[in-house]
Amino acid sequence: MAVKKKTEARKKQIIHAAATVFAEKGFQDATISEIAKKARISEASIYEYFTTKEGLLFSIPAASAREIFDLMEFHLKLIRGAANKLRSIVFLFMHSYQQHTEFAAIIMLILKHNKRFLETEGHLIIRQGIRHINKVVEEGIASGEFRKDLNPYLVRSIIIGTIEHLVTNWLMTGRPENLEELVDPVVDCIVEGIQNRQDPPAHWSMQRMPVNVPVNVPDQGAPGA
Amino acid sequence: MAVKKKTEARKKQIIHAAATVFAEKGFQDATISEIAKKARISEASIYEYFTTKEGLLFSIPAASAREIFDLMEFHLKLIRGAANKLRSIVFLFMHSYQQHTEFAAIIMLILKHNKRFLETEGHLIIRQGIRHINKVVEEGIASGEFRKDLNPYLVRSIIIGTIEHLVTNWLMTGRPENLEELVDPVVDCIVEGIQNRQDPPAHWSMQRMPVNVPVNVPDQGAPGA
Amino acid sequence: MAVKKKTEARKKQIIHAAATVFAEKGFQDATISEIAKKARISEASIYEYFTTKEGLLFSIPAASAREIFDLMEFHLKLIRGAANKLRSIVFLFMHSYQQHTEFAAIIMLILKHNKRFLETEGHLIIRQGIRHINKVVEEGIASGEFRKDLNPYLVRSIIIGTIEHLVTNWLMTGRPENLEELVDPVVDCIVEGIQNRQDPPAHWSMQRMPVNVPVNVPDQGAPGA
Amino acid sequence: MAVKKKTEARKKQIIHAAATVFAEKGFQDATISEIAKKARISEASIYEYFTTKEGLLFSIPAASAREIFDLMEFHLKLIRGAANKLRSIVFLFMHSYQQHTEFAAIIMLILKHNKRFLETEGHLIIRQGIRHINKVVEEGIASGEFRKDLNPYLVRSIIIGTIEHLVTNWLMTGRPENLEELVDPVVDCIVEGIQNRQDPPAHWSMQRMPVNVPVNVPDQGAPGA
DNA sequence: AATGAATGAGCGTTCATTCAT
DNA sequence: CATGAATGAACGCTCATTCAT
Repeated sequence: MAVKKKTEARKKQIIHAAATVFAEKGFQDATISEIAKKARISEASIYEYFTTKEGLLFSIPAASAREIFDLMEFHLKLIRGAANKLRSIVFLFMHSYQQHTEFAAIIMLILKHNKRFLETEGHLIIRQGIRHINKVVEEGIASGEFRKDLNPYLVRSIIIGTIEHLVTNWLMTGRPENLEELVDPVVDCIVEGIQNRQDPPAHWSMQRMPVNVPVNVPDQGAPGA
Repeated sequence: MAVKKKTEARKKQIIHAAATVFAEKGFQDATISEIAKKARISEASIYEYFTTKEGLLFSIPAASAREIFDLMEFHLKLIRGAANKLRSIVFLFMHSYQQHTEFAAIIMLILKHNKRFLETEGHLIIRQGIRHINKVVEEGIASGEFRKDLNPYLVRSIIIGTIEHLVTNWLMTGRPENLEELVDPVVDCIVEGIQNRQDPPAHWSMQRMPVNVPVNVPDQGAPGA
Repeated sequence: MAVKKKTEARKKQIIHAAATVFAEKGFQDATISEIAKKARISEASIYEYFTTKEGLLFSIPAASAREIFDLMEFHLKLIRGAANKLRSIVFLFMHSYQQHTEFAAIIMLILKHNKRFLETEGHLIIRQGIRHINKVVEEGIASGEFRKDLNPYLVRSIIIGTIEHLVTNWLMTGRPENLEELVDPVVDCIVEGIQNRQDPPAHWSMQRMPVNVPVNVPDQGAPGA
Repeated sequence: MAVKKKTEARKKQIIHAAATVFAEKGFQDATISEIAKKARISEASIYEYFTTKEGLLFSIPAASAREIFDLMEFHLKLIRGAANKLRSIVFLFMHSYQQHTEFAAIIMLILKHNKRFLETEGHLIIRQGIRHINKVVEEGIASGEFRKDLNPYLVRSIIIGTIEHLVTNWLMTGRPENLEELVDPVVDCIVEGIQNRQDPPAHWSMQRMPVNVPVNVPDQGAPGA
């Protein structure tokens, strides 16, 4: 037990250092040497605990993700109403990413685009966490709170896509300073839509997009030339 | 002139080869050697036209982006109604990304996370293109088609975030096969919202999220234990 | 005593594992880690019994070599005639190498080319064993069975060289399957020579090689051009 | 042409340096760094001409081997009589190995035990060169100069084995100083055999070795205990 | 304009060996 | 006696980039 604890402590120590370095430099520009230095350990020792540099990277999100989603699960039990639950979920995402900046940077700027990460335990945890959104949407549809004709997968995509976009922008530009202030307007917008229900002008009736019909382009080269 | 044309042709030839290789391998795993081979040119010659590997990467999206946004601008003139314009924009994004897979992969999987790209001409073009969405939203608000209290920046974030998420997923997993079939449900959802207006149960009235109030966590370890 | 026995047992256990691994992988590609695993012991424990990886390697052949040469000595006492003894020696070498493949591989493919091995106890034992050949040759010369003008050292070199060559080939290519079937033809050849005594054509009288006379080469590049 | 010449010159320069270092240190202890330094070239440049360290090693013997065997072929045309030709072959081997010490060391101490070398052009050349011995033996058998019942493969093994043994010993111990002085006694011995034809004592008639009959060992553990 | 040739700079990974416990 | 844990010390190999021609 004591031995296992020590090993776990060492792993955490390395993961912490690695998270800092990866978040700051990205995967390629981070070096094992720098991670080792930051963890006050030898480079060789890192390889006692992780098989490769990429393996180390993949080990980083698991702990944070589990923590965040456990928290999410806990809160969802206390809340009534699908819309309220959605708001809570969006809040917790934004809140957590803001709190765990390194975690956010590693997920948004490094791991999200790595196909090998898809087959990782860390990704599994995240997938399971995201499934909460589907459940809540389905719950809202069942209860009549949400429209019957919704596709939960698409709603989830809108929510996750929006969150990821805002968090990525925040990581890249530093704006807005406080992510949490986006929660309410974003959730309002998604829940209520952007359409003005008071006064829908009839002649602007919605048109559907034709699928598989080629887009007519006036003259490809002209406008930019 | 003739000289300049030849230079431009050479550049296009290199950019085309680079786009293919970068899209397939990513930035780090792509090599100048492979790009040179694909462009049937020497490695050294690439440096006659581009200063660095990253400079070459940054040069790739400009042309495609300009083409896409020119097309978008052209179409928007023909359409009446902000919602219809939004639908058209989403359609054109999805359609274009699907048509220009390499462009999509380079934007979504490589450039989106590169801070230095932010100060690039390619990024400027993209930014300008995305501004169409803002304009349309503002137009919709002004005309009364959209709610008065909308934040155009957030609406844009929802739309762009959703598109990027769906396109990225498509690039990473190959699903869904046809991105265009997502356009209508996504736009419907964003325009009309997910809330069921027929029968809103009163006791589930929407709650707002408190900002800057720490989330109370009962016991960090408890839920998962 | 009991302690010493246990120590000896441990040593044998390690040597056995090491022999297997060294024979299979060669010296460089064998790792202490793999030897330790095969010996069901920790890596550190190996260093309780052997000072270095090379020291462990050098400890391997002693036991087998002693066994083989004891057997050889025993058999030689029972045989009369130098030629018969030589045949017996060659047989025992081939037989033993075939039986102890690992020993053969370690001697032929690893140790034979290691200068430091020359000053080792294992090499001493082998040298002593090989001396049997010298003795038998000298005995044959003294008894008149062999030609008076033989250089025992050279005869020994021919015999050992031939054996080593055949065994090495066998280890490298797997052919011939059975080394022992080479014994008779090889010994016959060495004892009786390759010359046909029935009908030696006079005009092909043997010429001796000039020593220290440069070889005249017509034109280095010519023959192959 | 001029370009190809330069490339070939560079290759030779690297091969020369590599030969020196490999011969002195062995394969594993030789470093690309040291070879590069000795060739007055950068480490990276070595990889412009050779794909791997082992590839470089394998490239070393080809040139020397071709040179030696071309010379051998040339000389063999001038000599009459199989025995004389054999003597010439043995002489040329010993002479060449003595002249090209590095070549000898690389062949005898490094390459001879590398299975991957078997599939190399260098090994092909050596195999072809060694085939001369077979031809000469077959020629001798056909002409009646050698015994009809000889197995050319075994005779070749005796000759090559003896040469390799003597050269290896010479490389390892430095003795004898002059390899060429071994040529005559060795060839005499192999051609004429070691048996004394004047006075063969009848009661020491040659015995054949039983094949596949287990060797009776008095008591395995006793002698060495 | 085009490129063959050359290289500087760097990094992940391995493993024999040590030593405190 | 046994070993878990830690690491020092290397090294092969890659590749973007430069420059003389």
